[in-house]
Amino acid sequence: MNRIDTQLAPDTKERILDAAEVLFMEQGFEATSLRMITARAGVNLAAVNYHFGSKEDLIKTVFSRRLGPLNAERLAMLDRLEASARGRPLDPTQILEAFLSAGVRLARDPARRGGAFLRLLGRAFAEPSGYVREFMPDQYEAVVARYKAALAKALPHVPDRELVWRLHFIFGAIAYTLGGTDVLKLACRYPLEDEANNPEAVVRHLLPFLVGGLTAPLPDASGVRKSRSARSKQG
Amino acid sequence: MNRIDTQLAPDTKERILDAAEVLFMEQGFEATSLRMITARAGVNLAAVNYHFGSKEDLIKTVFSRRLGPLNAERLAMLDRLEASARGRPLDPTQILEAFLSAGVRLARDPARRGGAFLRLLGRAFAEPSGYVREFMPDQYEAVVARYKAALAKALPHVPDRELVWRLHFIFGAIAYTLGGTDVLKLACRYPLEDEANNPEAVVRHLLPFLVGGLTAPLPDASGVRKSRSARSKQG
DNA sequence: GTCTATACCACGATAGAC
DNA sequence: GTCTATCGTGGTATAGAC
Repeated sequence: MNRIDTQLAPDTKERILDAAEVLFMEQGFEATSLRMITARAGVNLAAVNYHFGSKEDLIKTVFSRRLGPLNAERLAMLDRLEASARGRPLDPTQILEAFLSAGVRLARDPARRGGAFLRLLGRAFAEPSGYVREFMPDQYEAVVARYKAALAKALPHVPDRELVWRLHFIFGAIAYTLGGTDVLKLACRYPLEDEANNPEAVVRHLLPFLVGGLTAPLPDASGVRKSRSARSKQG
Repeated sequence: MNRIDTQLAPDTKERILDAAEVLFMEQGFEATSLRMITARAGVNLAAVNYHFGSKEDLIKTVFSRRLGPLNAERLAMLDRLEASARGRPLDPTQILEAFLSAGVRLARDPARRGGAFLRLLGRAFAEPSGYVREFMPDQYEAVVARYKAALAKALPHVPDRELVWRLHFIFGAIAYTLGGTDVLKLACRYPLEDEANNPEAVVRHLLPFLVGGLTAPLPDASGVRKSRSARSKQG
């Protein structure tokens, strides 16, 4: 009856989503059982299957609930930039910063537990076979198309194929870094903790790197030319 | 008795490792059950626990069996380069090419099913909590230290902290790309299949990007300077 | 429509016989 | 070293209460 009631006690579906999100972030997908989720949400085990059909579909819903607004914000950021540019090409730094800044805002929003979600997102890209491959394209297609077009206009000398490659590399670096997988903390033991937990600091370091890669000299068109570095191999 | 016997029919331990590797590559860790592995290997279910202790330890062993030689080759490549340079700094392109080429050789070796293994490796980095975090540092520490030192010498103007950041980004891009996670095939639908399955082609595109990022202008030292792109935020 | 109780089969792990 | 039997827990399916 009372509207406030629905705010204080969200319905079963959303309580499951909230509980699942937190647990997925803390422990990963596989380590989180439906029994943990339903216990935390205070609902019956079978409620997951009733509302979402399966654990996989629950995972998908957890993602799309955050990815929708995040990517919408990314599109809005680009709209704003392009409107103020009035048809002139944008700067690559501007474009990438627009893309990253939406993630930064999410990461800094404690109410949305955004930092943990970005970490989840980073993981999801590396998921072997299954959930992710099915719905990630739908979530990202529009964003990638718009940003790719903006970058193509900003970098007219970069062929389309090469731009796709570099977008690929950029996605990898972003997913690993903003995603907080902390490859270096894994692979070696160099401490960047203080800065690495500060999203703005991450972007400050990441942005010049990405732009440097994006605007790098183009590779040779055919085969690897043994010009300088590969000389010694041939004897 | 006969030595040939042991070659034709490897012992239980190795048959499990071979079967596990293939199945992990095809389906991921969690989707692969011990019962599938032991069935394929033609051994009893309990043999896995007897020889490896647990599924996690089996996964670790599958990795270290390949990572050991791979990283040893990376170190040997760097040794060779530095020997022929006789104390002079190397070129960043040379250094990164040495690192990547070992992976390329592995990927091209059908007998070792290297391509699939690199895909496994890429996934492993994104694994949330568990197996990987424990043994990856040991596997990579020496390699990262040596390559980092070589790059520091090659790029004396890049501060140590910034170099660590850029190594971080480079690892991300490599893991995603050489690992074949195919972010772009996931995130949008741009076809690079023909080239993406050719390791040399991947490196040809990847190398200029990484060097471009590595040698990019340094970020501002303190805070994000609102120089150009972030101007509109502050009004 | 929404929720609950409960049963089902596959999983990883282990103990103990051989 | 290898096997069988068994345990606790996982995701899932369904019958039936509200």
